[in-house]
Amino acid sequence: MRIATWNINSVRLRIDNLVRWLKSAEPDLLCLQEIKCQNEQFPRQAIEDAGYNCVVHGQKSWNGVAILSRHPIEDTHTNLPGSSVDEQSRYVEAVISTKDGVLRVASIYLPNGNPVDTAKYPYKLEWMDRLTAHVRERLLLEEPLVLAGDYNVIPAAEDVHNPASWTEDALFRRETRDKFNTLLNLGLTDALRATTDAPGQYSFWDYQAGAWQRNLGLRIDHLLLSSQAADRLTSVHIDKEPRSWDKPSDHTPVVADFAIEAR
DNA sequence: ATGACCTTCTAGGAAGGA
Repeated sequence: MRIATWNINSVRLRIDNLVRWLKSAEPDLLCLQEIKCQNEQFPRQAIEDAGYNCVVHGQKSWNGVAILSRHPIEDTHTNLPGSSVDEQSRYVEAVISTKDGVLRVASIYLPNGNPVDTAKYPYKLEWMDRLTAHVRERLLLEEPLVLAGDYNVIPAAEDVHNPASWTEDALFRRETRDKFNTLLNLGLTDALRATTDAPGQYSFWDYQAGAWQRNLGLRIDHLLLSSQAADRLTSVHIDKEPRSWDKPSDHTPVVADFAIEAR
């Protein structure tokens, strides 16, 4: 079972890149973020023609998440529980059947939070609290659970080219990393860090200032695993190739393989 | 180098991103 996450930065603009990558990488499941369209605008036909079912949770103009699956999607769930309904589409969950029971996958687009002196930062922190509360409940199910997405969190200094200049940024602030660690401490495994401690494993490079050419990147796209998923993890890699294509997203896919067979 | 991008919505820039 191959599960990937990719912030596509407009699925309509990049549908050709997306189909090209699906055909070459052959993921069983792909979690997309920043689809930047409403459900009815989603390029469903091109994706179904490539052999994928989809669950889409979009909105006008911004944000939006989706999950593509080669296998039947049994159940879906959108939004996080919380005090108020979230107007921003940032969370969708899907369940598929495997030979050993269900597999649950979420596509997550965690708020950026910048600038930190605006309401955007407390919104990010509150959203992280709601995610943690929801995941705490999901873990009681004792299922293989893969929480894949753009977390907008740089977990550690080795995940950014120049950490000193990021200490006050919403992606790397102490408070942000503390909340990310609280989530991890529920018992989740950061898939990439389960396989390597190498620095510079970036998943995002800004469009500006030749960041890609100079390899000035960030690691902010993560797959966090329940113990039942982590036990079956066989390999993880960041596929940098789509970042080199024409008209790329500023993010590139992170891919994890599991010893789990679809039914 | 006080430089440098990209997308949506909509018709010119504003807003959002990271």
